[in-house]
Amino acid sequence: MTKVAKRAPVEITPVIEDYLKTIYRMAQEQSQVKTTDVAKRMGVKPSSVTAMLKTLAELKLVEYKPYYGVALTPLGEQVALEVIRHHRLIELYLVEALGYGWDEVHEEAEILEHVISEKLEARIAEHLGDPMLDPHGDPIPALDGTLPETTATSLAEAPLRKRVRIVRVCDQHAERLRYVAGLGLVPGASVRVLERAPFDGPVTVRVGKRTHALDQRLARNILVEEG
Amino acid sequence: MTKVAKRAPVEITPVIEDYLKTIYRMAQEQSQVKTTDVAKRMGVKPSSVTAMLKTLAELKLVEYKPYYGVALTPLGEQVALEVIRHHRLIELYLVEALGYGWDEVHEEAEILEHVISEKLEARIAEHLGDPMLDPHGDPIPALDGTLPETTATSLAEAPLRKRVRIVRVCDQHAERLRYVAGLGLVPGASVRVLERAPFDGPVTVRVGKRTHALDQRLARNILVEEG
DNA sequence: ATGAAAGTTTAGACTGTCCTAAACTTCCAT
DNA sequence: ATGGAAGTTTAGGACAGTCTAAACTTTCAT
Repeated sequence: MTKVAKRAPVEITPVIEDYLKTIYRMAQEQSQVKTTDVAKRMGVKPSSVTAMLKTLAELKLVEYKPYYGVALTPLGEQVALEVIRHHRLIELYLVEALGYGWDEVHEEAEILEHVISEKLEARIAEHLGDPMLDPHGDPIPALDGTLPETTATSLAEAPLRKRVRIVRVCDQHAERLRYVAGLGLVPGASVRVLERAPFDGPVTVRVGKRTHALDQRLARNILVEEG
Repeated sequence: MTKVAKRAPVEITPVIEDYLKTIYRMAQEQSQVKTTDVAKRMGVKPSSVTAMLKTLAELKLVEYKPYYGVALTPLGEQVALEVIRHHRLIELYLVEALGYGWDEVHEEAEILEHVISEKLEARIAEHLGDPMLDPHGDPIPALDGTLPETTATSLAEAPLRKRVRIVRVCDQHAERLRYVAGLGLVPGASVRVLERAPFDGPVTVRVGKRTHALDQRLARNILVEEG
């Protein structure tokens, strides 16, 4: 009787999904994704990240070079985008169907994204009419993993004095979201950048009849388009 | 500076919730809940159950007497009822808001019940108008842990030839649910028991213009009331 | 009332994810 | 070019939840 090599069933756990999501997002912001960066974002120790990166590499979800950094494989990217699709669909659903505020949805989506079935995902997408954007203006990956194009610049770069339209607010922090919403800075709002202080100083914007000074780091996360 | 005794954070995990739910349901059907019974229902080995019962006892969620059996404490029962409330609210929500069939909701609810926040639970209940019954007619525990009274008997005991109304179908098996729905045996339907074969034999029921013979074990799970 | 069968618990091991502490590698300023 | 700081990996351990195998307890039929 030949001994059959027992194939490890190797599941993609919620934790793995979170790592992939984090790596995906960081890869968009920086060229190299390092162990410590991931550790900071995930709220775990670097040694835990190293261990997980080895696991992910074995699963062919990432390319991992010790001491250099990590990058998603196409497979890893696909998984990351599926999770992000879940997350953003859920956020939008909670707002549209259950009366959540845009500042309340992130935590809930962070958990649900890992556990909804394909069927529930499909029903939610259908109920929402296959939307392209979540409540923050973040694009929702399509089923095939493609992301809608975005040609937006941020308030930190937008041309001065020109009327622009907010298309996206990249932030997950509930209080900060409530703050910027309080200033009228929500997707769809029309604004003008009046002034930008030097040395990465505050950005002054006009919203309706009010003027507000925004920290540069915040301004960088508010994306606008012409119009 | 006084040293504060580090309180074990002892979380109630999804697995713990499943054990409590199982023990709760079994305690309703039998006087004693034994290790092996729990093991069968949960699909784990008896030794795993023993280990978990010890944990649950330490958490004051159950009263556990080795070799005798286990029973929920009031605290354990409260937790079980909260999970059951989640489960049934979710089942109803999926049917009402997202077009699920009553045979499709169980698996999804089985997972979601452990992860929805109090806030989401409240929004769902509100959206449904604080319902008393899920799609199978199972009562939904109230927020305070009280269960609506049920004075139903089953088709296995209902008086012969008398018109009765189905109020509840206690089954989680998707295919069986589709089968009984196909026979017209859904909550609200009006039926008559025509005959009951001896020795726990089949129960013959009249539904509309059709007559069906039901296995006694199935009949026991279809609850009816006068009318 | 006793011994085998059935049921239960204990002992010890494994997996996934995390940790701390120690060792190692890279980077950069001198 | 070199030595310390910063970053990273390795080693070893913890905990939750599972398993198998062995030991123990209860039950029941004779």
